[in-house]
Amino acid sequence: MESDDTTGQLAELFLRAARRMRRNQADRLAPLGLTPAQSRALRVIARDEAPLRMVDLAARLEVVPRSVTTVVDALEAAGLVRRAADPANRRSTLIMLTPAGHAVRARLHEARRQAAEDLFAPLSARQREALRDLLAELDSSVSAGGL
Amino acid sequence: MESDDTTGQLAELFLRAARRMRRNQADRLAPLGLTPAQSRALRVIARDEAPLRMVDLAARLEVVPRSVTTVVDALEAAGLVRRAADPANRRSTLIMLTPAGHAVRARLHEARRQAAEDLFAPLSARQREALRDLLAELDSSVSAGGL
DNA sequence: TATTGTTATACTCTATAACTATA
DNA sequence: TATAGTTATAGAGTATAACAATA
Repeated sequence: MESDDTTGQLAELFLRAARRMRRNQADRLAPLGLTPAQSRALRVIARDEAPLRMVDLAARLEVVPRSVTTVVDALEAAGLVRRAADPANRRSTLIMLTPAGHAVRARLHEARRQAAEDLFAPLSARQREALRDLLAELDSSVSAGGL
Repeated sequence: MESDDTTGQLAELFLRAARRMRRNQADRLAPLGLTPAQSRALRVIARDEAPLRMVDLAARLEVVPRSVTTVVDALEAAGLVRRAADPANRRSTLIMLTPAGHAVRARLHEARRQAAEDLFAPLSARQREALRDLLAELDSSVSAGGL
């Protein structure tokens, strides 16, 4: 039925909102000299205690390993991460945050939080929590579901 | 407070879900020979009764006019739209769907609907409606709010 | 042979700047 | 001068293919 295509409406609304948030986020990251992809990679690197290999980082970013090379090159050139040979396996490269990388971490999170804040401002605190809960359920289902 | 950063969680969950949906959508559109941006433009063109000018299309897509040129070039090359001079103002170009453009329209919508269907499958019908309602409220607020 | 990372290359999406034609 | 569209160019994000080093 056309008039009750909840899923089709979701597609449109969801993608449009995401587009706005990505733009806002990019604008907020620009002053820090970082692109969204670089920021995302840095957040993933920072999340883990143990240093990640390039392949692991690619897997977490849901991206092909070659694509990570470019991003890490930029982060390394910016002095935010460094590459180190894995002593246990000489094929592998370990990525680690530098002190400068640690220092920008909080600002990256804040930039993204602010972008979300702007987007979701029209919703009440309760509505935001409802939205978060729905997305969290979705995310856990996907993670559990193998994809 | 760190442990109750609803907005920060929203940022992460929202962007991750959107990324998955965009990928899924791109995969479903590829067999039709269309990219997501081309598909989106064609849907906007198809939505209106009166033919759109390039500037209008750019405004609806929230994109700079120059970016529309490339997209319309591709759609025209694919035989899905055609450009026609505006008799009322010779500076303007009007974009119209061809019969072939009309013919693929339903398949574009279906590709996107399927992408959303895949993403939101873990949610119940009621949850999807709740999600849609939240996003719809967000969207109407933004539209009303001037941005 | 399989895995890890890289060089080389290409495509999509979008942007800014400068130019043309028209108003 | 202001508007509509374009040519020229660039940068971000990501992909495939081929290759070297290592396992």
